[in-house]
Amino acid sequence: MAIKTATRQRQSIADGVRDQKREHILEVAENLFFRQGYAGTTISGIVEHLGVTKPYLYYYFGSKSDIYETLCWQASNACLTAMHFEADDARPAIEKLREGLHRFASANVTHFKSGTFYYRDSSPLQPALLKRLRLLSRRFYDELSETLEQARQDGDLDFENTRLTARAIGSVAGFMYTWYDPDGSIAPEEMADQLSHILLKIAGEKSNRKGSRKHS
Amino acid sequence: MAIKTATRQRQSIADGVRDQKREHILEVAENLFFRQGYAGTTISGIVEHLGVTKPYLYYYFGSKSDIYETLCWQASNACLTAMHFEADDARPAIEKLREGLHRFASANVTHFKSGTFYYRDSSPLQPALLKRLRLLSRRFYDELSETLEQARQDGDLDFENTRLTARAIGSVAGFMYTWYDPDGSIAPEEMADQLSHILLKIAGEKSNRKGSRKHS
DNA sequence: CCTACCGATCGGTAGG
DNA sequence: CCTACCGATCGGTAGG
Repeated sequence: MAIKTATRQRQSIADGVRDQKREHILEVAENLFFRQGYAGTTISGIVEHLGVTKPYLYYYFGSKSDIYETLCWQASNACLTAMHFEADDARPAIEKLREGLHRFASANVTHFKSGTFYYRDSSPLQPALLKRLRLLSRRFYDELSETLEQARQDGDLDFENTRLTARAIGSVAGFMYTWYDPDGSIAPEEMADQLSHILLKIAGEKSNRKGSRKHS
Repeated sequence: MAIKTATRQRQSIADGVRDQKREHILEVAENLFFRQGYAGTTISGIVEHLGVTKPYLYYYFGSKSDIYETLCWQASNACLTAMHFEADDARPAIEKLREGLHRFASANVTHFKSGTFYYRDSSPLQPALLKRLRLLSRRFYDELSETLEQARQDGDLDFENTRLTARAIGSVAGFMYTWYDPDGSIAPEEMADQLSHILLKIAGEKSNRKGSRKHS
């Protein structure tokens, strides 16, 4: 039992180091993929920025597309599960919408680089992953549309076309990468707050005068 | 004089044919760039789809990036000049906003493939063109922001953060390429109408009950 | 026999 | 406007 524990600890430490190395590679690759696109980014360029060699990289990842797919899946999964709620969640739709859209906004701010890979360039993704991503995306818009319609029936929202409204909400978050500067004056949390506020507005939120702190 | 006219006519016809060939190349290249990205699209792939050889293509265009830049500039220019009005245009801001946003929506639907190149992958664009595009984009958001604020002062709009509202409007149009299918059930004109309607909603348009034909 | 690498070079393909 | 190519560079892997 003591031996087993010691062995497990050694493995955990080794795995932890391995995970750290992987994380570092992913971090550098993410920046390059975001700035130069998939095909515009070379393995040589990635390892150059890391200060390591190519075999080092290939020890941690099977291929260039493996890195891209890992980043893409992590980010897309975080963003597109934001509108998911337990079946026994009995809160009013408008409350779930507020929480869900804030989670969605936060996830898009946090993963605002890799979160763009799926729609900016999906050609490196293998068919199986693409299928999972399409399912994930469809579910997100289905859950968002359903919550929107429930809240409208409750009289808390005002909009016409549900699918278009859902797409418009997804668009504002998805397009943020073209204008948001994470190193700029607006902190991530503040950005997520402002973003979720405008997403609720697209949904036609009524009587939003509870925390209406005016900005000049 | 007669010779000059005849010569000019011959030149015009030759130029017309040349333009047709160029247009055909641009059309095929646009589809491939849109689907596969810049670096993911090969010159061999383009000429294969065209049924011609590489030297044929290089007779009409100087380089791969030349084709990409031509498409990118045409589309971005069409979309980002939509909010421009003559200095002596004395109409109310809300009227200009309606017309401008409808032009913007239409341009984005028409150029919904090449219109994405600037923000999906700008790395192939040479610095001079990138500078012109950035200027074009800045002017668009400046003009949009100014019109938004004027209309708000007139009491026709309701929104808080001007720059964020302008960015949200641009986002919904710019992200349309991820969900709009031009060969689908929604015709381009109908799409432009629906799109401009939701853009006005983001601006917080009041008393929009003039042409309120309800859709079930 | 493992890990974490290195210098050198593989087969193919890019833009031109 | 085609056939036949080039200098270089790509992603990935060999032996040690």
